[in-house]
Amino acid sequence: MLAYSLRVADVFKALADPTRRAILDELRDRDDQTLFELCTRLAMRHGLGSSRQAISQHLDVLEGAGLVVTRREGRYKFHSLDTSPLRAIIERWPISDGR
Amino acid sequence: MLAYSLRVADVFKALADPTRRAILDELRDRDDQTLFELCTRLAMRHGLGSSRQAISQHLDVLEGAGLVVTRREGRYKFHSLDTSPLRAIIERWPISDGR
DNA sequence: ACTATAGGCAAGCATCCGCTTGCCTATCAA
DNA sequence: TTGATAGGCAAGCGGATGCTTGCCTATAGT
Repeated sequence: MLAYSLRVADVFKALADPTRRAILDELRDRDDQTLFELCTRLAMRHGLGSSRQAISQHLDVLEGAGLVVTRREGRYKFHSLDTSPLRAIIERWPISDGR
Repeated sequence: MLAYSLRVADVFKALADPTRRAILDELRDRDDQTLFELCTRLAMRHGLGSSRQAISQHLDVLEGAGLVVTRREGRYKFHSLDTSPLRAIIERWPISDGR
């Protein structure tokens, strides 16, 4: 319960940065990407010029929030999107219908 | 379109702060609260010891993000919750069902 | 008119955060 | 074994941010 609450704060903090949101967009369009894949595709399709280290740190934050899950394979580390932590948001403040 | 994108960034930034999330919780439980009402109720029910000015600044951020709407009446300013900006979140990253 | 209440404005400060920089480890190919 | 590739660790810097402090405006009550 407490750990869950801490996790919730991490989710909101993770979503607060535009580069991290672009990473989530990129992973939504293509799953199982490595760090370098993400770097190049973010530069190509999202106009981001962030360095490898910057993206790596962002991925750490996203993974800590549970929004990104990873899978090791040799020297590669594949990253995928997990949107389930977002459920807490809409359950916390139910979205008023209409308008 | 551009203004909309800027608004989205404001929503995420607004949600990043725990005090602002507590304000949203409070407004979800009781609508049409004044600044002083919020201050006292946040202290009572959420254990927050923030000053009036701090809460006022948080309300400005929330209003700028469209998450809080206000209504003037004499020297009172009533604050209410508007969850509709949250819709953009779940539309952007559809929540995977199950587990 | 005077006082109290509800709220606003703006400067200063301490902390946090994203990014860079430099170096290191691990896996694979030649 | 040597070199190249994929990724990790950690210190430092500059800008953003939450909060305080002090003062100001406006509305309501007596």
